[in-house]
Amino acid sequence: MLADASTLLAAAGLQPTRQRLAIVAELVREPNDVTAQELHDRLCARGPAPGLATVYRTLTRLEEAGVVDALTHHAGELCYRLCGGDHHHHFVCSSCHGVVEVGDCRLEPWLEDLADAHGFAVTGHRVELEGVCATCR
Amino acid sequence: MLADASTLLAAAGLQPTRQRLAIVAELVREPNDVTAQELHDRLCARGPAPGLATVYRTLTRLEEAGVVDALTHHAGELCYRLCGGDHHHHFVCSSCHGVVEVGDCRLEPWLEDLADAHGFAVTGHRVELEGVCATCR
DNA sequence: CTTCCTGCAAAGCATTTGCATCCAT
DNA sequence: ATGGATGCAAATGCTTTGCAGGAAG
Repeated sequence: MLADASTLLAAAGLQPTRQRLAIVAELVREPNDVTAQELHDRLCARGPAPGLATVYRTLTRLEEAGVVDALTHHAGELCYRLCGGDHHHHFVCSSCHGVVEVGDCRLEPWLEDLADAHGFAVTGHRVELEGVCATCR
Repeated sequence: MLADASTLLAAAGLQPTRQRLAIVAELVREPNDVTAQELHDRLCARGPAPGLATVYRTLTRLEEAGVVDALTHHAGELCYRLCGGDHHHHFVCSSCHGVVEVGDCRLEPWLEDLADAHGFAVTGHRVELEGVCATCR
């Protein structure tokens, strides 16, 4: 179940301005990750849009609040996506660049073994899978 | 056992110029990952150094050849480090920023299940573990 | 009113590239 | 000699910031 834009802004402690509502609404509607620039482009395509700087500022605030995730698939740019809170990883298709979420993460047992073997405390992990998706094969 | 600079350059199919030798020698001497700029700074501190552009060009070539790994812990910059050729992943300490290589990757069975379930062909994967290392705890 | 937000343009960084020169083979 | 390598500076691309005008509580 997806939260609506104003709820998400409230959760982040941000004023629900017209621009921010548009930005978050676009995020809600976007299944894949987007860069700030892509998000801005989509907003422009819909009509009068917030400025690019506002998009950046808003995404930064949302990330600080834990409402969105910032991912670094490609060096040199950040990808954002609403973060549902549930643990998952991403499969990126090298042909169409689509992103598929993959739940069912089976790393935990491995991580526990690692912690034991190397003596470090693992607090998080990120997995990126690369390949070709069903429609592109 | 660490290979020496000229061996590594030969492995990457690059001419062993004075500049490249200096760059790789610095990498050999560096246990943690470094950005191109940090590497350049260290070279400068040692005396006459290759230009920054050369450092970038060399690291890019070395990465293509699989001699170094490029990591994206921080957004907006790449970190490089010499890497053994065997399959492994990285654990990054959030306190000292040290990097530990972790072999013993147990993702394969999971990946096969995923391929079956979603119909995509997984050609590669990358795992980054975050946490606190043994000495920093 | 007072504080926070926005837009625009300029500034900042990390990285890449163009081009003339230089070195290794 | 000849193709690849280097240096420098300019260009690029993403992101951040300064500042003056505007909207929200």
